[in-house]
Amino acid sequence: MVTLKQLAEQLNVSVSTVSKALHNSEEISKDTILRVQELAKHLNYQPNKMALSLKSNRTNTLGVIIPNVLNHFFAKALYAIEMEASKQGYNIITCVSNELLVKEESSLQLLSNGSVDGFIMSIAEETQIKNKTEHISKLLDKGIPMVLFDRVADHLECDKVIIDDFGAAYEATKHLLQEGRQHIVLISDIEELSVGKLRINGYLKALEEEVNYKNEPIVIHIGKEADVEKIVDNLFLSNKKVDGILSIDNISGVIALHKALNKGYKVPEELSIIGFSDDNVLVFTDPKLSTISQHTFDIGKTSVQLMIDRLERKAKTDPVTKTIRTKLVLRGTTK
Amino acid sequence: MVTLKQLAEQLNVSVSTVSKALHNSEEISKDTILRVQELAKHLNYQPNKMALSLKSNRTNTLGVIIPNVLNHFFAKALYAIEMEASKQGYNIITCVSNELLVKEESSLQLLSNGSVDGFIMSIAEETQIKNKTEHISKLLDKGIPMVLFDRVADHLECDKVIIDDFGAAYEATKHLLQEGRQHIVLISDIEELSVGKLRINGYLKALEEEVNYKNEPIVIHIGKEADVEKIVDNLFLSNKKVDGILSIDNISGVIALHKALNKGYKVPEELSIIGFSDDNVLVFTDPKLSTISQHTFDIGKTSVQLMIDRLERKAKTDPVTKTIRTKLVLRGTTK
DNA sequence: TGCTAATTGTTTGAGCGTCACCATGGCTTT
DNA sequence: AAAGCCATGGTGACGCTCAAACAATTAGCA
Repeated sequence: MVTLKQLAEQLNVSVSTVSKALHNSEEISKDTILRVQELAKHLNYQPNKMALSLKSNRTNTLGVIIPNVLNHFFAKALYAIEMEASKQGYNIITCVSNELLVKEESSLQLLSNGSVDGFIMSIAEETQIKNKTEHISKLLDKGIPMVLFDRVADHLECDKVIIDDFGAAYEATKHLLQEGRQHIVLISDIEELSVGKLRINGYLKALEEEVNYKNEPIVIHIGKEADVEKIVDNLFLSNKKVDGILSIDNISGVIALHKALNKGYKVPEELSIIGFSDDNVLVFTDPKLSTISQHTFDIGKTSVQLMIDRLERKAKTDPVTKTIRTKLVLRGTTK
Repeated sequence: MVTLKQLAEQLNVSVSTVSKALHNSEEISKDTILRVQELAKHLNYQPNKMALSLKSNRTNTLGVIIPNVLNHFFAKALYAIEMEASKQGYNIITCVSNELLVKEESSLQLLSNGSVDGFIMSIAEETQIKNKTEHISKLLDKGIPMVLFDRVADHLECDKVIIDDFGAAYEATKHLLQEGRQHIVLISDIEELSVGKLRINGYLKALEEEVNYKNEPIVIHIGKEADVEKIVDNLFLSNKKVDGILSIDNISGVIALHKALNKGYKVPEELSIIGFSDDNVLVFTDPKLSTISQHTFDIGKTSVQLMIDRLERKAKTDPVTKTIRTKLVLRGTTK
């Protein structure tokens, strides 16, 4: 790596002259500026990032901690975050908590030594279940900026980007009710998560409000280790009348659709299905799955924006919570 | 952030004493060591990463550049890379080239200012098509370590992690031939990539070798903008006799399976399908897709290992190319 | 013409946080 | 008193920036 010192030696001027020349300082003669810049370009000089960061106490790097890259939602969020950050001149250091509290703690710990200017994260499942957030509040106390997205913790005082999980599930359930469905089942493998709980409540609320709905709500929990396909199979066996399915996670809607078709259900005539899946699963289903679109891209982008706003504003401001609009996209699996 | 200086002031000793005490230096009395370490722990002292990096000229950070996180193969590779790197005490800075040459160039450029110790990357599609690799060889010339995985460029002198694309496609085609298939079609949306070309050659070679195979090879190219489903539909319309499909990309195998079932083909009795898909698509198909498993996790892990080997070995050694074994996993779509 | 004052262009030096290296000063040992 | 050992302190360097100091020229004025 070429340094200012080396440039200075070659040009027989001092280091600070070179530094100023590269910044087009008024103090330096045009002639010198030219000579310096020429040599710098010729040797492909790049200011050393570490020295800059040490001096300025800014890294222009964001720590991004997501629970699981293999989950398409988080992959897409990561993509959006990277895009937006890079557009704004920031790099991202990515950590995957793997849904584990310890990994989340260690990632935060390791990066909070000046490696990053702030964190964008979505909370790990274990963290949410155990409801341990001291590792996060400790950083907030230290004044390290943080944006939580999707999976948040209400009591933490920091910026947040969420969707209206309750409202989205409520709206989807309402739609199924409007279709005249009388046996609407909710399937979930995320009931332990903040977002899962909200979505379930939205579903329950919608059913509750519908005076003509005669049956009890049915919520099917899919454990982590469980055989999803078997559970879905059982659903159709034990509950032949099911005529509406709301899947609140990424993939169970697709599985339910496949199984239903396999069992001979006519979709959407006899059975409607709505998923929270992202568009990416669409190529895998026929008819196309109706979904609640989460605008994942916006979630990522907004998270970065909130973070950079906070970093580049000098004055401290109160935490902001942004709610990204969802959209019920009706395709082939609803009437 | 707490600094050595602050500790020193509080303890009324010099900065260097604190530094030594924290490193358990022999020179420092046990008593002092104890006092220093206690306060350090109490104040949660962490050595400033930037200062350390500036001094040591090492960042313990790897730059990872992948073409597309939404592609499950790369998401999984990223996951593996992050896991292994983190286990070895390295962080990763992630950039997504979005298959674009300019983005790839700028990411490399931006991070080669001392931000990372080396790069792990897979080459963007545009880069492979245009066959421009000066931006990469420039870094290699500077001595910046680089590991290429999956999509590589033969003439670049650096470590590489690949699979035997030719052999894998060859083996899969051989299997279809052994089943007695006579109309084996290859579907691909990656014919422009190094790996795509190799896989196509493997397929061609296998057919060529089979004296009893009467028909011409058929390679179906799916353009980027094209409607995959329509193309697959057309395949079945224009070529009703097709009895074997080898999909060499991530998803076309799944689509072909769905379409075939839809058209009434009996799978695997009348038609066998083998994909390069990852396990993740399995939940989306019934019968389960037979696949060539790429051991993506190993690919990522090996890449990190090669990188760290190189970084932590003082002596320069010749570039290494590791070939990760693939495995033909026969499931429900083959006899 | 001779002096100070202003202008210009450049260098010096400090400091960001850390650590390797060398120096110092007090104390014991012979 | 010389030699040796301890525990600690000081310095400089990594690469960069920036305020302040400095030198050299030019302008201003009696």
